[in-house]
Amino acid sequence: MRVTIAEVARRARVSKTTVSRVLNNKADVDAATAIRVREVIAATGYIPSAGAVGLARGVTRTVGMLVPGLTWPWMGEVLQGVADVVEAKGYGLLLSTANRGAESLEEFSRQVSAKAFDGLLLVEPPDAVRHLRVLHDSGLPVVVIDDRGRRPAFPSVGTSNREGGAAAARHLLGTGRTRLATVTGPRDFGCTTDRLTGFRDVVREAGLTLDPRLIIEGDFTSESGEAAIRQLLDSGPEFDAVFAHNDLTAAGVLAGLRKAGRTVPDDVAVVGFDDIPLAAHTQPPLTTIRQPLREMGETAARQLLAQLGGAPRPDEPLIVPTSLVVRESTQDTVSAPDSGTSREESPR
Amino acid sequence: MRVTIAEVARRARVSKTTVSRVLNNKADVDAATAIRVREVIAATGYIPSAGAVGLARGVTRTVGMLVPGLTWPWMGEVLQGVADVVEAKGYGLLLSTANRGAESLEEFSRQVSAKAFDGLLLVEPPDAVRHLRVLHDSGLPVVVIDDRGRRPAFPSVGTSNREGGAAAARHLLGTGRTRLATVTGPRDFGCTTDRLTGFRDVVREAGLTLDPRLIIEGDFTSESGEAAIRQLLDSGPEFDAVFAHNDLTAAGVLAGLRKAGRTVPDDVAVVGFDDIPLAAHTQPPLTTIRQPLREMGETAARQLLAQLGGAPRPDEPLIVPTSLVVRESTQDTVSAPDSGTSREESPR
DNA sequence: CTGAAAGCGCTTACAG
DNA sequence: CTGAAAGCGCTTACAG
Repeated sequence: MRVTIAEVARRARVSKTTVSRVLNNKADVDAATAIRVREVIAATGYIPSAGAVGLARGVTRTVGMLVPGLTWPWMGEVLQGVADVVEAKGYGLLLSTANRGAESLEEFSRQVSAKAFDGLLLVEPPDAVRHLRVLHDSGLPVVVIDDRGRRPAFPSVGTSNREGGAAAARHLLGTGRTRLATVTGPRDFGCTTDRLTGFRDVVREAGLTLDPRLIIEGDFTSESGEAAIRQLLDSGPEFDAVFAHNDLTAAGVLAGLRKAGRTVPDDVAVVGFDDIPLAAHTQPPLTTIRQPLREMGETAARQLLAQLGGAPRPDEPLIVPTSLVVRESTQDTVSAPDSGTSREESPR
Repeated sequence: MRVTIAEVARRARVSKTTVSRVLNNKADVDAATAIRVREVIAATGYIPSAGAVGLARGVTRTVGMLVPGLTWPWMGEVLQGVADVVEAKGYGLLLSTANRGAESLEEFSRQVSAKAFDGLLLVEPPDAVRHLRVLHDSGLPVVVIDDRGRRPAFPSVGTSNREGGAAAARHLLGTGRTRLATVTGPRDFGCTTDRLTGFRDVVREAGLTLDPRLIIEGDFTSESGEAAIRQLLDSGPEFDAVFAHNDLTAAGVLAGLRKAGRTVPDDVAVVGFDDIPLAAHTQPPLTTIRQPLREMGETAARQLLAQLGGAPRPDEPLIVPTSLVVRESTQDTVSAPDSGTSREESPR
């Protein structure tokens, strides 16, 4: 049925060894022989069996990718970035989900042990820490795409969370706001700390202080954003701007302000983080700190493939910078450029 | 380094054959022997090499999935549905993208020929028709997840586009609207035809007619929605409701109406299609026809695995029904239930 | 420049 | 109940 290397060898009247040689572009093959073999390959449409090649060579030319879930609004961009470079290099992408908790991690560990792939991309390791040891011990090359900004034991790629927070503050101060509120992500996330630190530093440099009563902990859901606004409006001090640590939260902030009769950006300016598709469609459209998700995916994949090629592991996280995307939630339409959206790169 | 079946056999003082037998739970193994082998397996942490098993058995326990792109707002749900059932059955998921056009399709065809997976899930085959022949000829089991509603040559799963359109019309008529406008998807998409047909049928049954001047062709982008509204407002007849063929278009419709000073839902009611995450965050939140993306992914994966298990191919497309999700874009908040969102299954 | 043979790590008749 | 041997489809020393 399926044409094998043996069949090609037979038809070309050479040995399998020779076919293998032309397949892999080794030198030391007579030109005429090579041509003959290639003709047979073309005529039969022969493609080497990935499994057999893998077994013989000890590699699979496949990279695994473990993600906490596929329905997160920013996952698509990361995946696309990864897929682009992985495919360009002729590698396969084996995707796994960790959304059934321990069970899926165990299942996944089996795949690792079964040597189903050569290297691994990890997105935001949930509580996989224990399982990660197995990976490390097995010598599997790993790169983590770390939304949380922690510094893990593996090579990682992240974004400039701190600088992103700083850019949000600079922008808000630049539009004349002075009483800045923040709805953070979960406290124990590294990215929350970083975004808050960058934000606070800029505010301080401007000679202002961040009122602690205006810093509310959220959980990255829009509900937490809306709840934060209710709380602030009920019992907090006045504020004229809100920095939400992600766009979903910012959407909740917008909803909360609207229900309370505050207008955006006139009464309150709002800045989000991420720049998910939603951000352009909120009312008003959301100014946000763009997280370069696709580039992060690309960078991680490139780094992993480099390691597979023998490159050394970097000992510092790879940082892909954020950028500020200005929309109407922080400034009036009339003062904005014709497109209604402008984008400026973060310094450095 | 890596522990192999030979090593396990040696330690358990049996042949590789016997180890293989207990691995695969064959009968005819002495109980005591089996226990001994299992102990060695547990002690060594032995996991059979996926590649070797695949080569010997001729199957990979991996399914391929080819998608047009990963950044579409609804792709995550489909992927998650697929991943859930595929992983539960112990299969791997090899993901490929077709967003580099012919090049990626060729690369993909190689994977097919290389027998890198046992079966294939296809999302919305772009213009892969020609390449599909290769798949068919190779006897590879294929299931297509067909957003376009065409009836392809392969087993497929789709949604009830026609009934979805009908539900939109029923809902709009039920809220007292009579001059219904539509912004469709591209004309040559099967789903566009189906959604329009279902919509029109209900309108006719109600004794009304669909004014052809109120049917604008869009292209599933929010820009096309906004442009359609401009056109309608400029030169079209009056209307009090808009059915957009997807949520992105509906978001554009909302923006267009807002800019023109029309209020939603008071002046105009708006219904979308899909129920992507965005839909709950537009202003006002969008009533929409929910497409059961996750269930579609699950259904497709289940069907494919069934075929791998020898089940016959269904000759009719598998249909997962839409449902109506009512939010504020078609009715006043005050008349809505406390949640602000209600959902009703489509009849049948 | 070329080929026979061993090996990658399993499974599966076949024989006992 | 168990094992030796062949086979899956390649690659890679090794020898010529």
